[in-house]
Amino acid sequence: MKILIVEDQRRLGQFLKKGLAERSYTATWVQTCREARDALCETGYDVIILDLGLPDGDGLDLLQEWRRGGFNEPVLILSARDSVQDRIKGLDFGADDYLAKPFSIEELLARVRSLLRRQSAVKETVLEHRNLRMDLLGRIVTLGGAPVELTSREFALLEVFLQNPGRILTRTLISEKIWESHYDVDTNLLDVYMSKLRNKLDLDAAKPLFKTVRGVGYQLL
Amino acid sequence: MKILIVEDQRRLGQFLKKGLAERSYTATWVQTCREARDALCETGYDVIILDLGLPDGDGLDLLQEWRRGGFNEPVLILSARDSVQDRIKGLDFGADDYLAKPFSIEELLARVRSLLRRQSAVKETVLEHRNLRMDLLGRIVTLGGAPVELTSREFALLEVFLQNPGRILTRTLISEKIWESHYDVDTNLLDVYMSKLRNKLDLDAAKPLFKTVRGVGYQLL
DNA sequence: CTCCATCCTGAAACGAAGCTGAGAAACTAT
DNA sequence: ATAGTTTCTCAGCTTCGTTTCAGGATGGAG
Repeated sequence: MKILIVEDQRRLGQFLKKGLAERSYTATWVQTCREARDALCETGYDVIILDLGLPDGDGLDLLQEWRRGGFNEPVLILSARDSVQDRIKGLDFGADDYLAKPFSIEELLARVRSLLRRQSAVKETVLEHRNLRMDLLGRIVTLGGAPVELTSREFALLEVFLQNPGRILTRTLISEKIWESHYDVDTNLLDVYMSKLRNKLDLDAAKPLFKTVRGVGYQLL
Repeated sequence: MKILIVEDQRRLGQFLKKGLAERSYTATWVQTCREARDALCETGYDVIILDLGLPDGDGLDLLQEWRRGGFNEPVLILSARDSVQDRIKGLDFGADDYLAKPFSIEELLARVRSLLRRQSAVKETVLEHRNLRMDLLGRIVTLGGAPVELTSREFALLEVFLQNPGRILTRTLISEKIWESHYDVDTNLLDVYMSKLRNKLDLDAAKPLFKTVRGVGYQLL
């Protein structure tokens, strides 16, 4: 998850970068319009956090320039200007959200998550669902806070589900992700690993995590 | 542009409806969770404006229910609860924006425009008809926002109808789509599955979904 | 109105799909 | 090598969707 922070205030910029880094986002921090333009030449940013009061130009102009150029990634405006008119203007210029200073880092993170959720096929490093938490970098899974030991196959399988919560995933789709292309149809490996996962994770029978969809596949509830 | 307003306060509800209507949005205003569920049976809403403090339940629960059912349209939360924690919770429950009361109608409109802009960019493989919604990718069917469980055959059958809404489909045409070519004429499988589908989907006898065309086939109304 | 073809629907039989424990094979680290 | 772990195979057992069937309901032709 790459995030670009455009913010001229030194303290705030560093604070944001640190806060985002702690949640394992990759944050780049720039201080001027000029630097922002350069940074956007590098592709792959998933969210832009944009301050309006910049030393060498107005953030809104920058935003408009991007939108006209077909740049589509979500932009969250961060501004001390908090009049209703300012907010309206920001959103109508193509911003996806508007947060007034001062703000809490927690709220900023929540809004970033909300924006990212909209983006399709985004990859996060920490996947969470219900009381399950999976840290892809640390390779750690916890269930209700308690660590659960998973083998690599089990881990891969669970990851597929956490990347697509609620979706009904077909058996072939899952198998292809885990066993590459050379998946043998005559085997019941997937059944076996589903059984293992359920034994380790699906402790509360009343609210099962995994649902079998007969003839199709499975669904993470 | 259809907008659903879920707001229990009479004054505010009317105010919103009027304000949106003036900008030529088609706004429907309901006052309870119950009504909201019913309203969502009608498909085609582009944005939901959701108040949290409702007389018969919490808006957040409603939101969660919808999201779990695969309901994907943007939801803007409107709430008097304005602590940072409330905002974070709302966004993490699947809201797309959070606006605290009191607010200006102009800002609300700006945020609605922002949500609509984002929405139109993403098209999914979703079939919709009346209060029915079928997500072919996620293999999820919802009726008025509530998920409906269908077996493979039932799903396939419903898909045939949703691909041809309003058309009268002959029995052989339907059967051939679902049971491939080797379909036995002497069987009444199609009748059986029509019955099953009706049991699961056709709950409102006043406005039936499926019409039997005697001697010919069926029609999705 | 009557009759007959057509359609509806509940129940039961059947069979495929899925679950799981046990153990063989493969891999890893000491 | 050896012990320990993980991956994979297999067989039996269970579960649930599909299909068949039969009796009842319905509607249109005459």
